Amino acid sequence: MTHTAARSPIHCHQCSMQSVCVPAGLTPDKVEAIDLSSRKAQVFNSKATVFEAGQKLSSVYAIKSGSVKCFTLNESGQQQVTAFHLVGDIIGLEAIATGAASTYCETLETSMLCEIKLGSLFDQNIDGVHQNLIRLLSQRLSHNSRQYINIVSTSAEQKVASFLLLLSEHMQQHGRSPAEFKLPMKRTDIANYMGLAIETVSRIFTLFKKQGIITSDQSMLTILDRKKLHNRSVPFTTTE
Amino acid sequence: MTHTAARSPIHCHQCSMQSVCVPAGLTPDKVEAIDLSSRKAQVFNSKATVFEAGQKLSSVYAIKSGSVKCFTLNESGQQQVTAFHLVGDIIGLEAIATGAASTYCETLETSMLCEIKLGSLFDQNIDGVHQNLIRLLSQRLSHNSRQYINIVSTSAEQKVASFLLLLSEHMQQHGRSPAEFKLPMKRTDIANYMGLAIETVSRIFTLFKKQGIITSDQSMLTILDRKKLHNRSVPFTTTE
DNA sequence: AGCAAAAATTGACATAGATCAATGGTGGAT
DNA sequence: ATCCACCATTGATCTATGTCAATTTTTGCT
Repeated sequence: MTHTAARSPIHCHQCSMQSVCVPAGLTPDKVEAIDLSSRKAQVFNSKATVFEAGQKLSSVYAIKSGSVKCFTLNESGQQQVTAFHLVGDIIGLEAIATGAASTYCETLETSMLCEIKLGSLFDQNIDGVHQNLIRLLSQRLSHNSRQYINIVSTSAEQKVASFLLLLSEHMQQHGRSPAEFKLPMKRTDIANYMGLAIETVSRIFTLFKKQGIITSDQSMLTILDRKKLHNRSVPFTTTE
Repeated sequence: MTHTAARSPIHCHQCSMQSVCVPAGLTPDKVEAIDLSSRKAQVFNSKATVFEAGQKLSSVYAIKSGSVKCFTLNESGQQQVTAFHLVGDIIGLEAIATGAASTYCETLETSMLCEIKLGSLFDQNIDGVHQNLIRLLSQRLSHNSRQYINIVSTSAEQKVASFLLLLSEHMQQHGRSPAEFKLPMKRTDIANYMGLAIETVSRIFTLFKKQGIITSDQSMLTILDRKKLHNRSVPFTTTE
């Protein structure tokens, strides 16, 4: 039996990202106890499709590394980005209700995702998986609501500032540096996600650089002046 | 013992809105079996506060009649509307994770809400309550994502058209007329929710009236030409 | 490393929608 | 029924951001 990076089942207790699953109640040994095939780590190349809108889906995916974007397509094939998900996020939650994905989901870079099949987890409430899943979903609702506030009724500058701060917080919450991280998504995607023109996003990045708030080397972003960035963000979403 | 309209416990099997709770897995007799005090119907006057941001909350509320708006406040006391909820919706779902409400929630008109205490329902998975709650939450995520698309990256006209269509669909799904219903929220709230100026919203209503797409008598809205309205809405969110 | 394609930046201009201001309606309280 | 405060409408400007176009930078491939 040969193991490729993309295929070999990685045991949960060996997984460096246990913290991804544990909040979901997907405690490694319990998952293992139910069904050895219920979770599978997989490497996806950049721009790989994780799932498509309308596709039957009875799994969720934990992002162990990398990032994805979710989007819908209209008749003329234009994308509308609905979400970005980074390390530590669990994707596919919107599909639980219907059993079918409501968006396309594509990796933004080489990423490792762990597929978690819901079947047996859904039927029996092993070790509080249900409660944890409920909490996870509820958390996501809060998070989305906050994102919503970032988007609506604010200037382009506030949108971009809030977006960067939210990414930064996410990084911190997942043990990464909040001041320096990779922006895996293109300007186009950011612009699309926030309902702005790409040129506007670009100009705001330039502005923030001129003001000494951020710098960027390729896709690495450095937040130089968190306070200033915060001053330029949306007032409702303040955590700090 | 005296019973006031606002206080008298209404038994679930007498409730005309069973359909509100049943999708949440909150099957009347099962709820009853666990804890007689776990659900309580209450009448709220217009503009009454259901809960406040930050408030400890371990219940959800089913809207049996009426409507509410959820909003956050910034330092200077300005509102940002994050959601409207109508008959048949369940509110307070975002609070499950943290046990505290993340928004203010206020009735838009006289409304009857049924408080459902989660305590015992959360601990034991009676008759699939957990699974149903998970489905409900997942559904809400999908719905929000669709709302998001309505707001982002579209013209004011598309936003308003989509907003009206979504309300209309909701009414249909809850056995009301999709062509004629009450708009319980003020123009200001609609504008705030969608990130538009109130004047813009007003102008678009006027435009739609001139084009024979809608009429309105006070707060009653009539959709005269659904097809036209749909043509003016956001292409991504098409259900019809 | 070098080249081609994709992405980002920058500038000039156009416009949708915000803002300001005045007027007209509606509904709740007395 | 009347009044007053709130809400909606309409018109006249102004401005933030979109659009178009040209250039530079980055990225990925051979």
